[in-house]
Amino acid sequence: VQGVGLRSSKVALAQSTNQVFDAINNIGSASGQVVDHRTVKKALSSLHFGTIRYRQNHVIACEGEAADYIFVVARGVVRTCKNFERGGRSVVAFYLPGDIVGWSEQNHSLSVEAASDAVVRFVKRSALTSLAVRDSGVSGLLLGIATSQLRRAQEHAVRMSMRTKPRVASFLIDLGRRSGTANSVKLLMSHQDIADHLGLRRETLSRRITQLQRVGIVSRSGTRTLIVDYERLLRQVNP
Amino acid sequence: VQGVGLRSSKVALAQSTNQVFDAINNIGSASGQVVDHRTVKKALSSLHFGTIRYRQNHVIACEGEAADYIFVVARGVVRTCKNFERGGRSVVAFYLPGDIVGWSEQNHSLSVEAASDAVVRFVKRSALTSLAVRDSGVSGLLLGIATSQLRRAQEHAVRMSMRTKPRVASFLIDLGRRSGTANSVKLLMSHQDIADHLGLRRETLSRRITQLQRVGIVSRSGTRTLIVDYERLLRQVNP
DNA sequence: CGCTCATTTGAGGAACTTCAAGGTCAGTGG
DNA sequence: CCACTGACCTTGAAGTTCCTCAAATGAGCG
Repeated sequence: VQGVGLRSSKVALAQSTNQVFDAINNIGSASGQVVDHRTVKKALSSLHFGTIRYRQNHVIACEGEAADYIFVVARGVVRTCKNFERGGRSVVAFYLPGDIVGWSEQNHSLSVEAASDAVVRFVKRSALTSLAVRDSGVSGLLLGIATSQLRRAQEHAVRMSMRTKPRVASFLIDLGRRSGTANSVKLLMSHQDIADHLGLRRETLSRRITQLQRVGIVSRSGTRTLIVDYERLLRQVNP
Repeated sequence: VQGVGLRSSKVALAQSTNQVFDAINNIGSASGQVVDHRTVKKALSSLHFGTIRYRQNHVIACEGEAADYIFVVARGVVRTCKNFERGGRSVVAFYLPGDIVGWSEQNHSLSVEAASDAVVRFVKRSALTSLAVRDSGVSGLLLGIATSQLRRAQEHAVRMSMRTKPRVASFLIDLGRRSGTANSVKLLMSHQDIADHLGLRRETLSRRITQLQRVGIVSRSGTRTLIVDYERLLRQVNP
């Protein structure tokens, strides 16, 4: 199994600190919290970072195990999953580069897995929490992350109450926005992962995309990349 | 319209402070944050509280308006909703006495409404955020709330990917747990609200409850109260 | 090429919704 | 006390959506 034997280096430290800070910057201000950039940056640089590369479908953290670390996605896509006894699976969320995974659970209620080949940096939770007690900037930053992810989870809950057509459309729009490419959406994860995320069968997902293609709202550009008519796609969500 | 003309009193202040503190206590510690009770209690007591009574279905805060206040449910049930153009509606979450509503959005992305007759206390957001910057205990407390609600939202997302039978069962279990009554669940909100929360029609909800009744997993005790066989109900969730 | 894995397509059945009535309960006024 | 009303819940029958199962096609790789 990959991911055993955590390394940490000066280089990784510096890069990670910047990345975490940058990633969190928007989020932090979105929460309405005032965040002192310098303070937070300085505080974070005192944390120990490590970096691990994972291959697709490898497990980063198991459901049920103590969550001693939180993760920052550096490259690729990470998913959190709930696995059922009878073989089913629900993908709760996807995390793109810059996103923070695993804050919300002090012992993981979900497994954390690589949805594609991925590079993940990690921070010791205890270091972060003790830092947060002393520094309200760090604390506000964590609050910003949690708030942002809460909003995302609520939006997803709304999405899940839609019919499959608007459900898929809404997902594509969201993925495009998060990737920063509204007009061409690259599916960074397998259909199976997306289907499990949207609570439908991969056949149904495929059919809905094909359907969008037939009416000209999306067209294919190579494997796993869709050129989308953003306006018309948006209209599929609120028909 | 009710809810205009905010009152605040010494009595309400004292009660609210205790209630908020008590409500938050578990949550705060669940986040892994160390929370200094005395500090937080003292900090909260410096906030201005007000209390309003709402009748069922009245709007507490509109979708889109600035969220200058956050709310603490004192009595009854509060719901957050997303309303669609074409008349549809999605109930994102229910909040019971002790729960905090409206932290996550600095301008409400959801409308906040009374799902039953309800009493709501409110806190000025700006007071809370400025307090949080100075006091990491308050900050950790808010983080605890956000974390707890994030977990709840994620659980609900998982629930929404289930079939209707386990979906309803899971909801009943959750409601029972939150009410502190595992073996008798009182439906504190209308079937319509529950159906909109679970993304199904009220007819389907009714049929699923009837179905549970026929096999003896639940039985009715007066209007809106169900006596449940907790173990068997749990088995419906992971069949 | 030959292999494997991911995606697509079709046909049939189950699950859920829709439409249309009927039933229950609390409050209200005769 | 009883009938009346309005809000809410329940039930049945028909229609649609989505799933299941089975098989074909396409993409990546040694």
